[in-house]
Amino acid sequence: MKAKLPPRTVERLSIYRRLLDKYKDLDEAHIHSHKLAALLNLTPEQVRRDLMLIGLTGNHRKGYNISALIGLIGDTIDREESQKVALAGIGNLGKAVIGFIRKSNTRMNVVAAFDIDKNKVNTRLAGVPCYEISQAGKIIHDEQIRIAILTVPPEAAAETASLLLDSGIKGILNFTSVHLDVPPHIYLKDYDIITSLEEIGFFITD
Amino acid sequence: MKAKLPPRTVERLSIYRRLLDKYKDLDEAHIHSHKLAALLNLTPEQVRRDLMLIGLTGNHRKGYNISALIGLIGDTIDREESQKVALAGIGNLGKAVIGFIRKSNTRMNVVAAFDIDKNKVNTRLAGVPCYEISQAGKIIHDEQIRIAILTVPPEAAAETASLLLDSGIKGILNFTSVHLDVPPHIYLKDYDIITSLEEIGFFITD
DNA sequence: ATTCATCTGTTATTTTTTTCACATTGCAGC
DNA sequence: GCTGCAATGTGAAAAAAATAACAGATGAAT
Repeated sequence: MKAKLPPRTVERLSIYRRLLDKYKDLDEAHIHSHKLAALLNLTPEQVRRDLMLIGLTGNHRKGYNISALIGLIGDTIDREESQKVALAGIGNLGKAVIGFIRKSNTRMNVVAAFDIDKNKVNTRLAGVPCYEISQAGKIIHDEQIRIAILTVPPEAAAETASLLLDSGIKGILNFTSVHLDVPPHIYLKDYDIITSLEEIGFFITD
Repeated sequence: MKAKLPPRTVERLSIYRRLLDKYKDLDEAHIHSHKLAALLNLTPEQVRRDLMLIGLTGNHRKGYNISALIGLIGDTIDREESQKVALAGIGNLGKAVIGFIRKSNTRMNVVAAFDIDKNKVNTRLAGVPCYEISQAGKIIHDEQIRIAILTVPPEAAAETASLLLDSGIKGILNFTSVHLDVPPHIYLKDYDIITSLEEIGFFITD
C-alpha cells in the first residue's frame, strides 16, 4: 500500500476521517461527496478525487460508505497501530497540544515529554511522563520514537531540534517561530501563528 | 497598493520580515536571495519572485537592502498601524498564543480575551484584558475588532464562532478541530494539529 | 420493467505555484 | 576604464493542484 499521495490529499484525508468519526454514530451509513464537501468548504470534485486516489469506490446512488471510508483512510495514512510522539517544551503550548492529542482519537500517541525545568520533571501530564531534556536521547532511542513536537521557547529551538535529530527523530512539528535547518530526509512541518494571523489580516475584506 | 498577491507569497513575506527583523541588528545591510532561501529552506528563485511581486528591486551585486525589504513588506501586507485581534478561550492554548504574539513584533495586537469562566474574567493576561464572553459582542463592536482567534473547547466552537461573526469579525484563526460554517466573505484559516501530525507520520521515511 | 434524476469515477482543462534559464546589471579587481 | 564574476529580474516551461465536464451506474418512482 502506501502509494504516493499529494500532501494536500493526505491532509484532507485526515480531516475527513476525523469529521466522519463523529458522524458515524448517526443514522446514516453513507455520505455523498456533496455533503462532505459542504461540511468542509471544499468542492465535491476534490473529495471524489481524494477518495479515488486511495482506491475507495462509492455507490453511485448512495455515496460512500462511512465506515469503509474511515477504514480505508486508516489503511492508507496510518502506519502501525499507533505512532509514538515525543514533545519537547512543557509550557502552555506543550500542555495544550498534549491535551488536544489525547482528546482526539488519532493513533498518534505522545509517550514522553521533555523540559529543562526540574520542577516539571518526573510528573505526569495528562498521562504523559515528563523527563528532563538530558534524558531525551536515551528515551527517544530506547522507545524508538520517530516524531517530535517542538514547543520550546525560540532561544532553545535550534539546540533542542538538533538534539532530537541526533536521537533518531525523523519528523518534527515545529511550533517555534525559529527556522530549523534540517537534513533533507527529515520531514519538517512549521507552524507559525503570526504568519497565519498576518495572512488573515491581509485577506479580510471590510 | 495592496495588489492581488498569491496566498503563499503573503505567507512567505510575513516569514521574511520576521526573520530579517532579527537580522537587521547585525552588520550586514543587504542580503542575497540565496542566503534568505537557505535560511528558510526555499529556493532563491522563489524568494526573488516574491520580492518582485511586491515591487522590490535589489542591487544586482549586493542583494536586497534589508531595511527597505522590511519596510516594503510592511507597506504591502500590513493594514493600519496595528490591527486589533480578539481571542476567545483562555486555556493553555489561548495563553500560549497571547504570549507568542506579544513576544513577536507583529502589528497584530490582541486587545481583548474572552472566556466563560468567571474566575478568569476581569484580570489581565500578559497585558490583555479578559472579559466574560457575554460582553464580546459589545467590545468587538465598540473596538472595531476584525480578527478573532478561536481557542475554545470543541463543543463551544460553533456557538462562539457565530457569536464572533455576529459581532463584526471578518477573519477567524480556528484552532479547534471543529469545522466552522462561515459565509464566503469571511476569511477562515483552520489550523489542525492532529492533521499536521498525521501528515508527518505519513511522510517520514525510516 | 422502464424511465429518470442524481451521483460517482475519471479524463480533460484551467489555474496556481514552482522551477528553469538566461539576459541584464553592478561592483571588484586589474 | 575595462573585464569578468556573481547577483537580480523575468519570460517561459514544468509541475502541482483545483475545477470542469461528462459517461456510466444505480436506485427510486412510476
